[in-house]
Amino acid sequence: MQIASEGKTPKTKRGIKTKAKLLEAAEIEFGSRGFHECMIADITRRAGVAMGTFYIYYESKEEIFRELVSHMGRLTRSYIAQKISGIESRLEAEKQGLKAYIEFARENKNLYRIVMESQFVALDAFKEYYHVFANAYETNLNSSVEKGQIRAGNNEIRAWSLIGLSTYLGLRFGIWDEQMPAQEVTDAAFDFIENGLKP
Amino acid sequence: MQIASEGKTPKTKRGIKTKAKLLEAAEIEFGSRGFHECMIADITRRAGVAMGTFYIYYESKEEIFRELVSHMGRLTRSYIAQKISGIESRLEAEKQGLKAYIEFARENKNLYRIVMESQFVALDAFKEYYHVFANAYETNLNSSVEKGQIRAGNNEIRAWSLIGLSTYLGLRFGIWDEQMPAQEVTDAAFDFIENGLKP
DNA sequence: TTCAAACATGAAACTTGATTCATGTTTCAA
DNA sequence: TTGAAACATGAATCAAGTTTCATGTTTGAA
Repeated sequence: MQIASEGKTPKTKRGIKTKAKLLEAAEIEFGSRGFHECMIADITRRAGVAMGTFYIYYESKEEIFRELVSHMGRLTRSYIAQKISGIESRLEAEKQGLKAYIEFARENKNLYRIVMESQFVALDAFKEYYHVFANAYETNLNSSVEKGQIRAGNNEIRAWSLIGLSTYLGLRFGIWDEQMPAQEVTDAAFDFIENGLKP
Repeated sequence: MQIASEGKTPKTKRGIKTKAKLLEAAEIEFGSRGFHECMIADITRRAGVAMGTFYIYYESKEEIFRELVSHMGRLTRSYIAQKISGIESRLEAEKQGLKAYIEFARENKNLYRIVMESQFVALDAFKEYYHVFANAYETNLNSSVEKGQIRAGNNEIRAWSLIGLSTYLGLRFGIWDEQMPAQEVTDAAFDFIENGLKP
């Protein structure tokens, strides 16, 4: 049985609403100022509840942070899945997936930062996040090889390479500087991913 | 004029030695337990000096952390430069550089973690670190294109792609799990970097 | 309608650590 | 050799910030 979410599950409508307000407030506060710079009081203030209320739903500051990381994983996967659904060619799916990832980073800077910071706040959540991605990638690459859509190769290495590449392009061209259109970044990156550097 | 290092510069032999002991202790403490989990008392205890001594050489906990980030940049660059010096072919240099990077990550887990964490402790130091790398990469790629050693393309995107790829392979196969030999990681990654995914 | 379980409050208790400072000790150029 | 600048000490200070708790209020199933 999979646990749907961390923290105590509310029993009433009011409780559900309050927990949701806390999660949303935490996303904004952690996302904009970081885990250590933000205090519980900031979260409860933004959520419009008292400090004690926080501890009805979460055991600690770290617990709500972890929930946000899983949340980010689910959101990212469903956003990308929706963008590439129905695409037959794996290379084309990869390309649209990368574009979606960069767009997603731009539109969700808060959550993006939370995932990155989880490496230092909740390492297991961070590893979980990336391993889920890597496994999915690897599976897709394997089946594409079988279909003859891409060359055979070490797909685990390829998966982690693509993850690193996407993450840093997202950081550099999605978060730090949005001058270059997502399409241009994607096209250039894809030329590299498809053909490599060789003349 | 370039400032050689942060913090107050010691005037005597004893001072120089003490500052060095502090920096080394900080590398171990920050590197193994993280910026926020480690306290000044841990650093001074390991260095074998009193707490007050720390503030003779550094204005704050953050300042010594920043010095460690620059330090890591210099070390990494010189390690890689030494490993690829004399290699004529850019593709081969790139390959040896990647291998050196993964080896370096394995041998310097502390410093590797410090650089990663700087994204959340000293963002400007983090950006500086990666921009220096990216610029060097881009310059190398440009000159290789001119020599006809690699295809023309957007070398800024390629540079950041290669950085992301190296970083995540270093994390996954250098830090988290060392089962796979660096040579094997490098070979597989290089097949991808040279030829891409296309059949 | 009722009332036990849920939910909400926020001031105060507690921890945790960075930084300071008043007081010595050591170095080294002159 | 000497004394002013450097260096070293560590207990005390001080500022955060998380978590608790004693005391109400609200909800919703029976």
